[in-house]
Amino acid sequence: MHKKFDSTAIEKKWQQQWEKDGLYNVGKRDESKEKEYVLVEWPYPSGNLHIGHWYAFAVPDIYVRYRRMNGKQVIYPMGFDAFGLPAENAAIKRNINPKNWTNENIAFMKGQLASMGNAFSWDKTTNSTDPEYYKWTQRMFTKFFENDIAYRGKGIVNWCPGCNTVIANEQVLADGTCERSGDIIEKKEMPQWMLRITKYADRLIDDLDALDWPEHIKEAQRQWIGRSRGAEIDFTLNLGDASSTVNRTITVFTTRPETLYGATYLVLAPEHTLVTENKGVIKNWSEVEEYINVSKKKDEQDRLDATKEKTGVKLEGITAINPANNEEIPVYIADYVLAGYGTGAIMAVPAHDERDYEFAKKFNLPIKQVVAKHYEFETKPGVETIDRGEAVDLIIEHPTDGTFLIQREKSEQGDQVHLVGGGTDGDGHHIAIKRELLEETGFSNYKIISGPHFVSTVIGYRHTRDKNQKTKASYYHIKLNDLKQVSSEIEEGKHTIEWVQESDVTKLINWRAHAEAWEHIRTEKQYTGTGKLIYSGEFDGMDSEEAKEAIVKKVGGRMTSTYRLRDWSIGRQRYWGVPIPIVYDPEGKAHPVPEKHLPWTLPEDVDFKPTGEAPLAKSKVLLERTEEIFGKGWTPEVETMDTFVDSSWYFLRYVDNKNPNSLSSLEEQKKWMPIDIYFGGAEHTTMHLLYSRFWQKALLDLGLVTESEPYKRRINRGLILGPDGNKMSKSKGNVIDPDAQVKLVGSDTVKIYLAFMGPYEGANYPFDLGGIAGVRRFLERVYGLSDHLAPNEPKEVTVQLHKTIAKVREDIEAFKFNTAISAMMIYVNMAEKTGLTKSSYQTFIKLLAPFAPHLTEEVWSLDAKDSIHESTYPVAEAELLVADTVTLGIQVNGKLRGDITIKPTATEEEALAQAFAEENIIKYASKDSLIKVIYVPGRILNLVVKSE
RNA sequence: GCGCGGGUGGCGAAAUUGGUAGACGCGUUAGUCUUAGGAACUAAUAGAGCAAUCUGUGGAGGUUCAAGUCCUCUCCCGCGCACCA
Repeated sequence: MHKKFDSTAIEKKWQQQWEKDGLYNVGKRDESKEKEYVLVEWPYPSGNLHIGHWYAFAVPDIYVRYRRMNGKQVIYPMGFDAFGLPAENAAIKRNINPKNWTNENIAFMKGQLASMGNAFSWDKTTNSTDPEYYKWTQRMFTKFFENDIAYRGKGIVNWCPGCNTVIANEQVLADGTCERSGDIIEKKEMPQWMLRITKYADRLIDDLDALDWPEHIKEAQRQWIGRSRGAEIDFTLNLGDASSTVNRTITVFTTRPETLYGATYLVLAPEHTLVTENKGVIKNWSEVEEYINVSKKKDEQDRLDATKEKTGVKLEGITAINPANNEEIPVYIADYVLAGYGTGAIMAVPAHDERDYEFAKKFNLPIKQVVAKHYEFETKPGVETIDRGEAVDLIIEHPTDGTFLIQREKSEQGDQVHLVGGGTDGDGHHIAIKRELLEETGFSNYKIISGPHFVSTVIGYRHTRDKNQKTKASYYHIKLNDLKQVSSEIEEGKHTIEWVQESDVTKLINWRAHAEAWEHIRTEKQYTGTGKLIYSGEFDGMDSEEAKEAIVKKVGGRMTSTYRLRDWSIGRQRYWGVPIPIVYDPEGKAHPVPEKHLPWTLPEDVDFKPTGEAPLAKSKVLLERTEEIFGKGWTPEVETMDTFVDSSWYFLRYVDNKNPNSLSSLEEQKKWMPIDIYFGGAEHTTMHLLYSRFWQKALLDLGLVTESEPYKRRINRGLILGPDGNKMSKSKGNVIDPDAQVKLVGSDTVKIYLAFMGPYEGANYPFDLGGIAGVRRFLERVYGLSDHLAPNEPKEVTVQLHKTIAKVREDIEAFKFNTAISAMMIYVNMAEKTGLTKSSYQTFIKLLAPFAPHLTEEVWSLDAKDSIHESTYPVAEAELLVADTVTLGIQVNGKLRGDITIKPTATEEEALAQAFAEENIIKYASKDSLIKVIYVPGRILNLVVKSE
């Protein structure tokens, strides 16, 4: 019997040995090898490594070791993202300095990380709280300040009452709560340190295309940045007689400038500066002021609720001129227009926008349709023109009894609808059209419906104006048998329409577009699609896409883009972070702290209990230092930086972590960057991953980096859930402690188990205690295989080994560690039964080495002096992969009826002959009844026979 | 509402990309052995049926000799965005 597999002793022994040998230190770049930069997100040193850290670090380590054994020089660094609130809060609780707490945790976590046995490049480590690190964080900030990437902005910020600090937009969750504390975010107006990430919005979107990232992550970033292409259009304001000479303009942003003729009012965000600026002109100021105050008080969640009813107030005394048609239109303020997006003002086109429509309904504002859905009509010559001298929008005609015309007419009271002509059906009812269709087209409110059994005709129309501005209308009739059916065909653009009447066509709008024109008035819908312009002066008949630029040009607007993304607010009113290296002169002007005074260290004479005021404001040390260096009356900035700043460049420092002269030299970056694979969690998609891409681009513009994108490839892992399938949490009592598991079954087992649960990308998996025992059993059998060594082994076992090698290689490269492990289990099950040679055993051990580094090193060491991890990964022998025989499935009429063992190269005749030797096949098929034979060598033989 | 992913045994999941559905592991059942353990080993394990066989990859259609895989419609679940003009 072999000796017991004592994982604890083996793992400890090799971890110490590896550390002693510095086995995984990368040292200098070895140009004889290809480099590979594998990055995992550096952890926050919370003081306890959880199973998620294992999943994040130990599973990628399989890949790292695999690549090392394939001759790559792999850098796999690890460091600590150690600034931030948890340390500060813990320190407050214990009444100690966060620095001590953090350093103790780092020391403890280094021990825990060592127990993983990962091939970390510890010689390249960093720590964001190290002054030698944050000196460079500060240097980059001052560079950004000098280049107008960092600025002191004013505006509305997200205030987290739980964290007592401002947070960035990305750090507010969809439900309006703080991603860290869960508190509801409040809006506050205060000056803020910002980074101009919006300036990079286009590059952040456009450069995504070239990245080898999962499409859903790229899409999430695109959506987060939220680029909208549209136009800015200026409206002239009419501020009344008193100030008629000081007319001002207001700029709106719209993605649909082609609907300008349909803009029947303007809406400004309540916060819009123009409102207060024109206080004197606004006749109902008290009402307006009241509305502004109420909307200020509404919290974010309330305001985001799209389902609630629209509110707003008209600005009495102010009107605007629609630059397209010079119509005078009213101006409103309403909180459905956001101050922070676009220009904070919109032109409202109720006929073509849902929100504007709702608002218009509520405030009784005119709704003007200017875009109609368009269908191509085929015309026939020689059809007579009916001229009624008026515009007729829709005709509904009974096939036998006559025609109904429905006409829209402008009048003092607004648009009116008339029934112009008509006929009756056999029962004397007015119009014959299917009830469903009438409902569909919005005419159901007319009392013109007879029975539901009729079939009718639908007509297109056109109208033109003659020299005397009299409208000429022409009607087009379509004979249809089944309206319902045809109407859907029209929608798909398939239907050819037979004209029975025709005239000189200058504009053609189909019935359905006009049905919709009325529908939006009569029902609760409006048309938000594209089509042809109508009631738009010289642009009538123009395609809406084409009309965008044409109309913008006419009114002197500008095509532009606007973004959902906001500038990154990085100032934090907390203690444990990088001090913002800014000082203010006696006039209050901001100056960067010169490089020679960096690191601008974090003072320790501070009561850092959060009060909402920055703790550094109370530091005498900081103030004295400032005055000493810069002079009396100078004051320091007292805010610290968002910790996402620290993690925006850590990967650059890794590759040149001891450089005292540069954040990371271009030489070292050229050697190691970009990151070939970045493994991480989904939660960083629109935070860290976006920030660091921006940071990289900002540095690129300053000549400080070599790459425009830091991460070539991104792999997002899932979550490890508790055994009950829920997210692990102390309150649910379903937390798995990795240290305890390691003690019980060993680090190799925990690692393989995590890799075995499913593909690494994407999914979440529950931790199954039974499952991990199964993996331990597997490793024990591997260890015990030494009892099955034999001088010779059956060829099939050798073949299996090489198949396994090929499979494992393929799977590791696809991050499907689960099937790689499964393949190795199959091999072990087989070899255990048949026995194997020592050489095969050693090959297998190498194959397993990235997965079970300790166990394999132990087995290897019995015969070798060098580490197994410095050996070469097995390569499958191609000739062994070609099978002598295969099992071929035999189907009869597509149903499996048996299988035969045959050469993969067998001919169809050979396969058939052997198939018909099978009893079960003869039962279902005979040579006489064969109609067709499908033979895919090595795959399938399908016999198609006459059915009885 | 818009945009991405997904639905396969009791569970985690496989399936050579159109070719024998459920590999591997867990769990379960029966048995063997023992120093009675968080054992190990042997066998079975999609469902129904004594069986031959039939049915089965969310549902309904379709294409094909052949569909988990392709097409059309539909239901459900997860994630991101959402009064963004």
